[in-house]
Amino acid sequence: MAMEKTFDAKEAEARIAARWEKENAFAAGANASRDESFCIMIPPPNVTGSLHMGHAFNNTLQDILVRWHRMRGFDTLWQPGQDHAGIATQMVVERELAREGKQRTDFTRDAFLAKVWEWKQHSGGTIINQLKRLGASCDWSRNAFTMSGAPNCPEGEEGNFHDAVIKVFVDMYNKDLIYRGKRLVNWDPHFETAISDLEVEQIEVDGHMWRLRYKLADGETYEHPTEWDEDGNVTATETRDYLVVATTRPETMLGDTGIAVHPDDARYKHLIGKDAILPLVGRRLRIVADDYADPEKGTGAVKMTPAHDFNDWAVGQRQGLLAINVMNTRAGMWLKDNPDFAEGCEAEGVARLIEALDGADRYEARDWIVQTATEEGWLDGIDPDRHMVPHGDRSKVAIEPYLTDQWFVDAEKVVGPALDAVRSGRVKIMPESGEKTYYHWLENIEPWCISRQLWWGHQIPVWYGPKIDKNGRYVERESEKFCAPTFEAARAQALEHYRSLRPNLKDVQELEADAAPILSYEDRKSLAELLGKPEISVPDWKPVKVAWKLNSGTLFLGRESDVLDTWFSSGLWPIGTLGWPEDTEELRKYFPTSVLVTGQDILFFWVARMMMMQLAVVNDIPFREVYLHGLVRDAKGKKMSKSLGNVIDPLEIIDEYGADALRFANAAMASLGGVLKLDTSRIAGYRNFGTKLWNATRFAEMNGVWEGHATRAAPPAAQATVNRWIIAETARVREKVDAALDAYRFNDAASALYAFVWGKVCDWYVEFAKPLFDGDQAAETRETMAWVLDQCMILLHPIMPFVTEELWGLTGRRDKLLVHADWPGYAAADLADAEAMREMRWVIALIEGVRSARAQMGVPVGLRLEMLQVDLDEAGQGAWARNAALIKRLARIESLSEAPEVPRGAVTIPVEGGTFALPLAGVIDVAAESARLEKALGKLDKELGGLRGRLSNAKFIESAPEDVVEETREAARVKEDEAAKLRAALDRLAALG
RNA sequence: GGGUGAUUAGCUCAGUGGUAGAGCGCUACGUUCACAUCGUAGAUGUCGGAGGUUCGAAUCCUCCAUCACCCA
Repeated sequence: MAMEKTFDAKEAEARIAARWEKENAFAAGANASRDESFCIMIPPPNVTGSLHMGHAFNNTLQDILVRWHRMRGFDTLWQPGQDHAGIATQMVVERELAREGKQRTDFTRDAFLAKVWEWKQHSGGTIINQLKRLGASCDWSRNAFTMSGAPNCPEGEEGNFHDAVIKVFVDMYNKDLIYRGKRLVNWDPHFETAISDLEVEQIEVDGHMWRLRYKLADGETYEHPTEWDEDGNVTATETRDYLVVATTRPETMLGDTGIAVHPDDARYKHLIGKDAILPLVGRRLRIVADDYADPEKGTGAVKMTPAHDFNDWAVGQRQGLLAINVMNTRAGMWLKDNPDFAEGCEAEGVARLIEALDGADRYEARDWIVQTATEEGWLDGIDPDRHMVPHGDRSKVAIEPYLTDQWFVDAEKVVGPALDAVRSGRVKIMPESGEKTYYHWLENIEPWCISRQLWWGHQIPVWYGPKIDKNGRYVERESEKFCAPTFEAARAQALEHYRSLRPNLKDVQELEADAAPILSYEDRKSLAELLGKPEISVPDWKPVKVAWKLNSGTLFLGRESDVLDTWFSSGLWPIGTLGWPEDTEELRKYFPTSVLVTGQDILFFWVARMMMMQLAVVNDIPFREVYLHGLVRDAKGKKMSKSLGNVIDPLEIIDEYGADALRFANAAMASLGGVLKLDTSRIAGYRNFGTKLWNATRFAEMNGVWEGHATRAAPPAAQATVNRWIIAETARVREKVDAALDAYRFNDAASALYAFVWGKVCDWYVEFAKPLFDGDQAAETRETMAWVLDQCMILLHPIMPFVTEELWGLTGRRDKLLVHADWPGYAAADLADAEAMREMRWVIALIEGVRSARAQMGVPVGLRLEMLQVDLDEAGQGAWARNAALIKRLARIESLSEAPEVPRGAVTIPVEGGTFALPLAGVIDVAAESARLEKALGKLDKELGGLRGRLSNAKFIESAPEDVVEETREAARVKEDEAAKLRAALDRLAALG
């Protein structure tokens, strides 16, 4: 059966992928022949996601490593899966509901979650199928999901990940590594949840800097500079009874609690500790000294709003300023029933603001405040200002730094082992610069906010009950927390706790999920009865929202409604996917995993957190090595983005060029720390490379190379120099590829293979073999070619799995699929053949010399020339004798005869150890030939100049290593020799003219 | 503002102390029996700038310039 002229990737890829799947080729442990294991955890893609170039790149590298290890007989597992992407998934489902005119809150939590699961089962597999198209050899039967096994999950989603997440939360809570507290978080007012730094994008917007005048309290004043001399000395001042502060967000002023100035700022030194008055409400703002205030910036006085700005929060913590939250969860103003806001303010001002702004959107409030400030004369001025504003990457609205109760991992407590693991070298991060970044971040770590106000996610396993103090008194605004993996366990804790206080508690039950109980006066009375304490009368009692309920002596505990950050669950990815907390065989075999391949952008969000969590939970590192890579960009180095319209869709690339071409391009880009610029012309080039291998194999087939061939590990015992040479070259490239992959230098592996397959096998070996197929050495040449092409397929398979698997199936007798073929172990030293190498180098140089001379002399390509052997040493004569057939064919030489000297009108071809000549009388152009020789000589002389310079330098001889000196001498000798021949040839030409 | 990295052929990039490479592009020629997704031959670089270390620097050090990314 004759092969087609090119590989039809479109047709073949699906067929080959189906074959791999049918044979379970990617199953954990498939093709294992040794004890060592190799395991990669896929960085779980978002379940709502689709394959983009970053995924394609990242997964190509993983697949190369995985296929390489599997072929080498490692017990290999590439664990696939997806994360549940809390906010993104909820958004997708809410969007679908919106099309039917419904919203999330029209459903109960459970009913909504059922809808999410329905969506996940129906549409959540997109990216998995796309990864399969890329050729990713994951063990798909083990596909994991960070929400698997969650309560009420549908059939087919029963995994254990939920158990693992809950167990870790409970363990960490019990070890005091997790707490609930009030801190500033990134708040998305659209989704009304905290979000992570990673979900925040900074967008530069045109805005304003509004300057506001805050009056100094108690008649204080200061001298404000108004004129300066040439040296910058103040020459005139004016007396001011107010400070000017600047802000890009005037609406937050209602939460101001202080003003910061630099401790060394002479203008304000005497004001430190004094107060200013907040306009509108008259709140006193303490003037504090803090380095944060930059005397050079603006007036050097900065208003402090600790509840609405991260920097101000930090200053507030240092200086003991109050944090007053003045916004609701939708970023509207929250003024009514806000005791913190009203505290210390004039009642009149508060009433006016409630009337004007309570519930108003932040931007309306901004306009009102600016307008009012203008009218009342405390607006000092407006400057245009372009600045960065954080935006939610999903919601696209401006993020609020927002003060709420959230759950935090006390990162400082778990950071130590994660730092040590890298410092001690137990975990290696590549490129090394990643380690610096890792240290820097971990050494300055902040508490990690792990709670999200969403429904889709792992609901925090904490139940709230009333807080009773030591004296048996009910504590307002606080709760008792019971953390346990199940309600039953939490109930037992609660029963024990409350019964120790009051034995007459009837029972503890769980409050229904969607209840929002209000603690009424009656409830309070029954609580008092339960506690056996006399009720204290509270005349202005207002109902309070609580998380629990009392009903006829039964206490109903409400469960925390927040869910855990998706990164909290994916932080457990390594152990969670291997079956932890059960002690599974997989866990013992594959953990710690071998290497994590991921983008450097999630070094903090994921890599560092996996380190911290695995070490905190199972006291072991999650992986031994981390390979970090950058963002895939377009050909110009621009970030790919929909708005720029420069997004390259990997699936379109696969359709057009085939998965192998995309994969090879990815490998070729993957230099350690390199920038990843993807250019389609390069992908096309690698598609051509696949075609090249295809056609070499096709050529072999046309010449009967595959007849009777079966896979063999060892090369044939060849006699012909050509065959011995290519075998030695093959061994060399095998070593290069292994060394490159071992060092994660994918680009080196790719370019070594490219240079070998195209530059050695196709350009030379196939050409050399042509004349041999008819001669005495035909049999060994066929055997050698079959072996060499097999090696090409094997060595290329990790990078280009489809075309190589197809070729493998089309040729010879195969016991196994190529995906399970044995990776060669021969070393360059075993198959080294210095003699063959030297001889073929000579042959190639001669052929190139003749070709070059012919081309430059304008000899017609088809014309076969006579060649003269003017002088030739013994090695050269042997080389000619052994390779005459192929030299004549490739250099288009009709015959060779000896001549005592280069005749008139002949072109000189110098080679190592001799000189050849092409008599071109009548054809030769003397001027052209001497130009050609001059040029060659010029180049040689330049090189010789450097070599001679070094050799005549005594210090070089003295200080340089011996082999370098020897190499230089040898190079000089060879070049001197060649230069001499060129000069002789030039002299003859001169004599001619 | 702080941190990290980059600057090498027209373009995209390799190159960790021995005198510069690849792919693409470009030019000329070519229907040679694997391949025009090809072949053969060819042109193209004071390796961002300035100093320093060294027998020797694209490579190590210092400063400067420009750019990118990360964190504020």
